[in-house]
Amino acid sequence: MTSITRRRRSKGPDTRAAVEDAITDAMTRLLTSGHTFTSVSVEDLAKESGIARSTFYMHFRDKGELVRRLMKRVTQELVGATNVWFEHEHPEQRVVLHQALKSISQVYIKYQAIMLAVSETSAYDPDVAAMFKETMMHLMANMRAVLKGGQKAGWANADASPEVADALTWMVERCCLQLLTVQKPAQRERMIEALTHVMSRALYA
Amino acid sequence: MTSITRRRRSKGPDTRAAVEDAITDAMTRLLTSGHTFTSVSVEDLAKESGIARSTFYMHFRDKGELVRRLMKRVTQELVGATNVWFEHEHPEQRVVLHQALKSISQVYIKYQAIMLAVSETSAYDPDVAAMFKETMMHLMANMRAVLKGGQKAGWANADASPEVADALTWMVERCCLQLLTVQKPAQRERMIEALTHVMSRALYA
DNA sequence: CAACTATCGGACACTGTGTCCAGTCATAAT
DNA sequence: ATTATGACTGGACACAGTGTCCGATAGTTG
Repeated sequence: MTSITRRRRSKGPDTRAAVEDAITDAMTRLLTSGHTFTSVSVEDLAKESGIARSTFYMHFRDKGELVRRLMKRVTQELVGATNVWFEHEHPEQRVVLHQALKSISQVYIKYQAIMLAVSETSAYDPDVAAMFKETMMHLMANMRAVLKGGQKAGWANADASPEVADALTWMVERCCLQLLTVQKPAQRERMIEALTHVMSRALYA
Repeated sequence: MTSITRRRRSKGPDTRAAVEDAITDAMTRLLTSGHTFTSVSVEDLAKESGIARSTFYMHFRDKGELVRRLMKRVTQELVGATNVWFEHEHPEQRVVLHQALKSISQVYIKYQAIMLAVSETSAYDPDVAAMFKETMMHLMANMRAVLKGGQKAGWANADASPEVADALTWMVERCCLQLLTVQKPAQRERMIEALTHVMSRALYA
C-alpha cells in the first residue's frame, strides 16, 4: 500500500505530505491566534492554507479527522512524558514524580492549541471522543501498574485501590488543561507542585 | 418586574412556565434516551415538546440558554451537596467527607442528562463555559477555605497549598462525570471511596 | 363582544457541510 | 517532444440547521 501511495506521480517530491502539513500548520496557526476549533470553518482553513476548499476533503474526511491526526502526533509524545515516571527505576522518589509531571505539563504547553482542540472536539465528536478515551485508558492502565508494582515493592500505600490510580490520572489531565489558561510560570510551577503533593500523598506509604 | 411578567394575560394560569417546563422536560427526555445535546436540533426539540419551532425562540434565545437554565437548577443542589462537607462542624472526619462525596455523586446521577449536556456544551459555547467556570471557581474557593480553616485548626496538612484544593476540586468534578458511564453501584462506590482516599490523604495531617 | 397576546406555521436569508465534476497544469513515462 | 497521469481548482449542488419575521388563529380576559 505504502509504495503505491508514495509513487509520486505528478507534482513535487512529496506533495501529499506537503499539503497536509500546510493544512495542519494553518489550523495550528488559527487556533494559536485565538480562534476556537469549532469556529474555524473548512473555508477559513482552506483560505489560511492557501488551497481550495474541495482539496481539504481530498486529505481529510472532515474536521474531526484533522483533529484525530493532530492528536496522534501528540499522544506519542505525551505517553513518552508519562514514561519518565512509569518506567523509572525509582518511581518512589518524589523528585522523579515531580519531574514527570513537569514533562507532561510541558507537552500540554507545547501543543496547547491541539490539546484544547481535542478536549473541545471530544465533547461532541464520537470518534475523537473514542480516541481520547483510549489514550486515557492507556494512561490509567499504566498508573494502575505502577501502583500495583509499588505495593509489591512496599513503597506504595496498600490502601490505594486501582480506582485511586484512575482518579489521579483524571486529575492530572484536567489540571494540565487548566494550566494552559495560566500565564505566569510561577503559578504553573505551583500547580505542578500541587499535583505532586496530591499524588505522592495518595500513593506513597 | 415579576408581577408584570406574571400578569397572565391570555391562556392558562401559568402558560409561560408550563411551556418552558414542556421544553426542558422534552430535552431531558431526549438526552436520557441516548441523544447527544448537539445532535438534538431545535426542530427535534419542538416536535418532542409539542410546540412550534418558532415558539422555542420566544422562550430561549438559543439552545445555549436552555442549557444555562437547566444548569442553574442543578448548581444550587450541587452546591448544597458540597456544603455537607464545607459547612460541617467536623470536616476532619473521614466519614463526613465520604458522605459529602456520595451526596455530590448523587446529584450528578440524578441530573446526569443535564451534567453531560453542560460538559458537552461548555466545550464550545462561551456563555455556558463562563457559567461552568463560575461554578467551579465557587467550589474551589470553598475548598480552599476549608483547607485554610483546617490548617488553622490543626487537622489539615500544613504543606497543602491552595492549588491542592483546586486540583482536588477538578478531580472530583471529572470523576463524578466518569461515574455516570459506570452502571454497577459497587463500582461507583469504589470510585467514591477512591476519591475519599485521595482527598483525605492530601488534606489531613 | 372586543381587545389582547401567545402560539402557530411557513417563508426567508444565512452559514456551513460534504459531494461532484469539468477544466487546468506540472510532472513522469515514452 | 509528446502524451498520459492525477492532484488540484473553483464553482455548483443538495442538504441541514439557525435565527428572524409576520400574517393567521384561537383562547383569555375585561
